[in-house]
Amino acid sequence: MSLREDSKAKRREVILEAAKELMGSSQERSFSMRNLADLANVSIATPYNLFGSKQAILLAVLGEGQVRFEQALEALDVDEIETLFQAPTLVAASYVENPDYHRSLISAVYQNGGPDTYFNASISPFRLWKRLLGRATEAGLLSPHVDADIFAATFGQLLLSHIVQWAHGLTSLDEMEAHVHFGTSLILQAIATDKSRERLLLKMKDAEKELRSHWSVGLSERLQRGDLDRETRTLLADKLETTDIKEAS
Amino acid sequence: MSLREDSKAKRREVILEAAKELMGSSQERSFSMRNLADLANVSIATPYNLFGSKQAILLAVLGEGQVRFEQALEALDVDEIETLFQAPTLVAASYVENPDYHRSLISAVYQNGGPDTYFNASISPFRLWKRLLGRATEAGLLSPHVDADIFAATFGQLLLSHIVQWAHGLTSLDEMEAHVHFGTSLILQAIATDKSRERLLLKMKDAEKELRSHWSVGLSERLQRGDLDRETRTLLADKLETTDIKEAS
DNA sequence: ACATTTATTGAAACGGGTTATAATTTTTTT
DNA sequence: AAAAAAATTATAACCCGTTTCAATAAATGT
Repeated sequence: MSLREDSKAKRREVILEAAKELMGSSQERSFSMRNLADLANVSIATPYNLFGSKQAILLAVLGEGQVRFEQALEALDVDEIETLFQAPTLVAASYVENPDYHRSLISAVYQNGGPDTYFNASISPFRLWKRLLGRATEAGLLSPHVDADIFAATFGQLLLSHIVQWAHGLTSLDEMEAHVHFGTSLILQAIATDKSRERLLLKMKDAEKELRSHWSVGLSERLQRGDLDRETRTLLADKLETTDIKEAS
Repeated sequence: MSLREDSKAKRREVILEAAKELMGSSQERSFSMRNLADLANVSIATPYNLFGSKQAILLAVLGEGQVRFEQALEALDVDEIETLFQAPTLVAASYVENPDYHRSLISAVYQNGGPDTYFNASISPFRLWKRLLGRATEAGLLSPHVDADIFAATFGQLLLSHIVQWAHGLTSLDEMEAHVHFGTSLILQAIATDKSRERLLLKMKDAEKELRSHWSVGLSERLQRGDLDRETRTLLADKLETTDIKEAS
């Protein structure tokens, strides 16, 4: 490796480190390109030379996490179906340590990201899902009568969309996990075999119970926060009415 | 209604009209707050006084479309299951007339939107899904052994996430529709009755066929656009390899 | 060593969302 | 009709991501 590329790689790393630090301490200094350049002791132009854009930097940070996530998921000592259900659990577990960091990371990626940002973030895990689903099929836990690519894409989309929803502040990590579990058990039931059908039904019931316990709580919290307009409050009240809990009769 | 509130409402409408016009002709003038103020013949400060932010304006425009969508969906003369499948079809049909307009609308809402933006956009249709799913259950087409609220939320999330994906430029409207159909048929199969099981399986197969026809096409288009980095191209090549079409042996 | 290519720097600028402020207009109150 | 309250205006400013550009530094080739 030439000296030139070497120093470039070093600079890249310095910038990524600064980016992570800047996202971690989310309060004091905002994660702006100027702050990033300051913290990394480089000119504002350098990050653009080395990465091209802010989203590219965020995507690089996100990518590191994805690699760790995939390794952790593959290292699990559980059966093929359980591995699929562990995906959101692992995500939640890794986010819970430093929620602000991950929230601002994902949020920024999906706020500043163009088409390719979204694309990059969804294509990378795709191969993982396909592999895991393939193994579950080989193990006789899933029926092969469905297109593997398309099913894997559906699964990935399910997980991703709920992660984004969490990052946007709509759900807690527990809810995110339960939502993905619920959705996963639903779609897997469509291709379940006799060996797995009952388990999946149980998984669904568990997720349902968990979600039900969060349901009215999350809504009334929002109602009380008061930063919503009148129209939204009306909608929310309606939504609450449909739940088991009736606070005022 | 006082004269003051009346003129405020009038101004609000003028601004919304200008916003729609500005989004329609997406080329010449960009949809900036300054352009919007110019076109509406108001000061730059006025939209902020009346709406608070750009996202609020976009959300208001989006809301009008949602109302029209819900009315159109309710007016359909098809059975309860088919109504659910018509949802993405109606969305696609209404977007196809003016894709740029809707794309920039949705894209902007979900790029500039904070928590409440996302929240507002997803809670409004919720009641509709719950109602439609309830009717399908009453008609004996779906089994009632699942929590209605949670299932409705899952369905809404499915549709929304694929619409956002389209708005971000990842899928065509046809693909969006097929993706939602595929996902819908999957999750409905989990609560299907004897009256609906076969239909849903057919729906799934149709969607699968449609998606399969788009699969490699969309990917190779992206490969040839060339605005992707090397890493992404490698991922894409891998993804292509798994499909039926092998261009170079 | 010298010349050439390449990367980094600093600074200014662009368009964008948003906010603040003071002046002005409009509506309501009396 | 005059006084008080409220909304709109014009304007400047702030921070943001990004680009541009000449100047400078560093690494490479010969």
